[in-house]
Amino acid sequence: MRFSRSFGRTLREAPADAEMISHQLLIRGNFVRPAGAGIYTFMPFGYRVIRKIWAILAEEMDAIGGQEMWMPNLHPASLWQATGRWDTVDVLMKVKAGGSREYALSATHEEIIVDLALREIESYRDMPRMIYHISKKFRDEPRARGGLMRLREFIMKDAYTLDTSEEALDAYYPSMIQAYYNIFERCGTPARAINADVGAMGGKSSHEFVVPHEQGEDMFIACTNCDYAANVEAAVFVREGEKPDKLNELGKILTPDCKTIADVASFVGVLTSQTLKAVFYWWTPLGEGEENGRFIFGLVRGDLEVNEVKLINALGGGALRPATDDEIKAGGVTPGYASAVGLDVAADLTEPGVFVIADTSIEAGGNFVVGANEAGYHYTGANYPRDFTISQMADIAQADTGRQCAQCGGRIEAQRAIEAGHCFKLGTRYSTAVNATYLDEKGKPQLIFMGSYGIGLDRLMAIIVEKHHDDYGIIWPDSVAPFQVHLMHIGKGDEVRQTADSLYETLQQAGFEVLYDDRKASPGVKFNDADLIGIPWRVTVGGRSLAQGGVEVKRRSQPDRHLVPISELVAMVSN
RNA sequence: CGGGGCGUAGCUCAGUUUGGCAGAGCGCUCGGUUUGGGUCCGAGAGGUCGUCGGUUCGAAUCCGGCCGCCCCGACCA
Repeated sequence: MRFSRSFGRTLREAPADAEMISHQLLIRGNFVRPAGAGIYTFMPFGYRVIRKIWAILAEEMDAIGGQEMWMPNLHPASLWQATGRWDTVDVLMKVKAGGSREYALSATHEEIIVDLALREIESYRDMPRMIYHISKKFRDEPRARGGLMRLREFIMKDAYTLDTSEEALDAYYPSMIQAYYNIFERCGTPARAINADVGAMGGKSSHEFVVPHEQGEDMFIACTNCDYAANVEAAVFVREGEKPDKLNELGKILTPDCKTIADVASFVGVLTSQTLKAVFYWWTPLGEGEENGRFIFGLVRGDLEVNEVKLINALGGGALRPATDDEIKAGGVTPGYASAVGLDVAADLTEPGVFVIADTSIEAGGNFVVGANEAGYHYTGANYPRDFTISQMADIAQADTGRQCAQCGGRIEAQRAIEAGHCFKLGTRYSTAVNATYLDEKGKPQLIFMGSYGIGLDRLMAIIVEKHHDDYGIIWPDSVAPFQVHLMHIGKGDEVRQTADSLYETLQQAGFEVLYDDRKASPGVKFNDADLIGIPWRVTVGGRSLAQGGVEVKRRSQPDRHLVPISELVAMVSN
């Protein structure tokens, strides 16, 4: 590629609204251009990187038996209605055509896959199968952000497995996990697999691949001692603390202006872990309107926080929002001075009364200070179950730095990260919906077991830049670089020009992808562009080096420059 | 969807407080100069000031609606 003919230009300054380094550098380097919020064009340089990542993904998927295919992005509404996701996936973009016809834009491809499985899979002999494709996804993200980090239209590699049983799915799963490790390793962004919440995908379990990053959207927990790691929404931990040997009597004390746990603890003179915290939500079951929801009373030890995703999972799904003051009071609860003591507690979700869901931490300690459900008063010496009842006990507290690891007893630590990939064991969630079955050895119909495995290519490209850059620009890993060699000539003279022209041919004939900066520009402009674009090898032809018998070769990732005889150039950059 | 910020030349931004000829730097074009780290000099092209409406003799500037973009939160397969 001759630079003088490349489409688009590099920018000296990044657009002011580009905040993340990857966003700034990818725009400045002419890799991408925005078309709208969360919508980007991949310019020629950027598309080359995408194709490199594409090749790595395809190789690793093929290596574990994957078959690449290509699925549509326009999905008939009936397919999404069949799985029940037409109305429940709120980021689904829908389009109308021809009057009454409706389509979903491909937010993901489970619907297409399970429909294909229904048609193509008839016998246990037709499985296992692993198929994948790399194509566009469209999601109506309420908030696109971070350049290529969160997009409304993006490129995803998604693979799907079809198996005869859960055992077969389990048996194959580790090879997919290993392929993912290989992929991220090869892209220069080693990622870590962590246990994750299954979210709207449904299914049994999932692993997220995360790359630690301070601006990441994900929070995960990792043990400082062992290999335990999980998304905060799935992380378990030990509630340290014991029930006291001697239970104090329940006593009521005056606690004016003590509406927060910190206020109460300092007023009474106890640690926050000797209090109980109440939080209130309005919960709407899956597929119901808000009017069919109910008031939920969440209870955790005072030094902990409720994790809303854990809480929703404990309730069996649905949606949660903070309760209004009126809803709280309607439950017989006094905001700021709330506790389960004296409440009319519901036995289960079908019964009237206040549904109190408590974290297991309320049993890791005792003689708690709790609200008296009366403004200005708290109880001391409150103990479960002596002084109050609950509706349900569950793990609803958020894991955080300093807590104890459930696996080894060490200390855990919270870290921010970017989600780079996700593997789901879907099980029969989708095959059940459309009755996708096969005949087993005995001729009996059985449901197909599915898995789905995704990696966002654009996001991965951005993560690579986040991890591989310096003050001057991008430093592409060799594996995904748009070109291997950035050739340029600087200075005057026919010899310089002719030497560079012939090296351009030589290098290409030797099999290298070469970006040849043949522009009539000052050396500073060319060097700065080379640093910005970040191609691994830079080859400079100039009068100075030619006089010394060679050309200058520099690795983008290293500071030193080498004078290399032209005859040795190909060998040099082959390493 | 809640909170905050922004919208003026391709890019970065000034001008808006206090209404009065549309500006700078970079980039682009032309001429010259320079030639190993964003050279220097000169001459140019380029803008319905996001959009619609209102106030006014007069609006980029004041008021209102809408649209778009960014950040935080909610959400997130």
